[in-house]
Amino acid sequence: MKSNQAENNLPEPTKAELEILQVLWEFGPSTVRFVNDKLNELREVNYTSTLKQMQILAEKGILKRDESQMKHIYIPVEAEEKTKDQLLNRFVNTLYKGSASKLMMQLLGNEKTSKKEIEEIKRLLDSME
Amino acid sequence: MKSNQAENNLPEPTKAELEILQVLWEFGPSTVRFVNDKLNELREVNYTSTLKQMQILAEKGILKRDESQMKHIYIPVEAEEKTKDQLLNRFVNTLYKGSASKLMMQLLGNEKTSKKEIEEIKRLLDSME
DNA sequence: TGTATCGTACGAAATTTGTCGTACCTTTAA
DNA sequence: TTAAAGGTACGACAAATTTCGTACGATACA
Repeated sequence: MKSNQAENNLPEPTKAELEILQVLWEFGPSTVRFVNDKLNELREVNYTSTLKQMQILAEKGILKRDESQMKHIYIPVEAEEKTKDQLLNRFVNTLYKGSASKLMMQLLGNEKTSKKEIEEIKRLLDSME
Repeated sequence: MKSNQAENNLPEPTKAELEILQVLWEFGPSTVRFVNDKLNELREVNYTSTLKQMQILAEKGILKRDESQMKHIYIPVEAEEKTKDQLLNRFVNTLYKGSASKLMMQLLGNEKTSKKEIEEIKRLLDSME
């Protein structure tokens, strides 16, 4: 049985794990209680479920934690940018054989991408050089 | 227990399902045997595993099949573009709160995105209006 | 016509992912 | 000094996904 981590060393965050990461990215290092409360604004989750997920994330090395207090504080090991980069790479590789411009075309042809967004992108590119 | 298909009506293709779709997109309508051979160029999979997956895909309505011959021919129901669009939307929504331009920035800042790709993208945008 | 080959059907095991119950420790405050 | 509140640890269960074994029908051809 082969691993499917062809080009990445980091284990891939699962969907539930991503949810947690997003809270930490948005609000910074947090306790399980805080994260769980945030998640429960969207859907019902048991406190211990969130706890378990965060412990798993810590085991995997995706989060680290400060145990100096009883209320452990969890912190993403990698910066938001870096993790998203990896996910994006994986996505481009999987669906577009690694071609960023192909993805772009898809994005631009996508009706859900607004004119405003497209303008924004153009401005971005012009200001790059 | 809630479904997680917030904004999509189509069931989300899983990882193994995507592999199969990619073969069909690349080579057109195919038999299980053909798809399985292709998959085995990458990793070891049992014929009946692939068969089962493709049957499940057919059940879900992602593939349809021509049963007029003994060797059933499987065909994606939706065009490649459309399916990828949905996946892309989901991806942008999940990671970039729906902002295509944020995704772009990430893509452009990504070292794996070559200068050539960036040029390609610019040309694309210029020719758009 | 029988046997080897190649196909589908399908239940069930294996794996991965997600959820939760329960035990138990620490802090707080009456 | 004890009861309540709130924390972590962790095994077990549940659900979703993936893989496979076995049964059995079609076809080919010696």
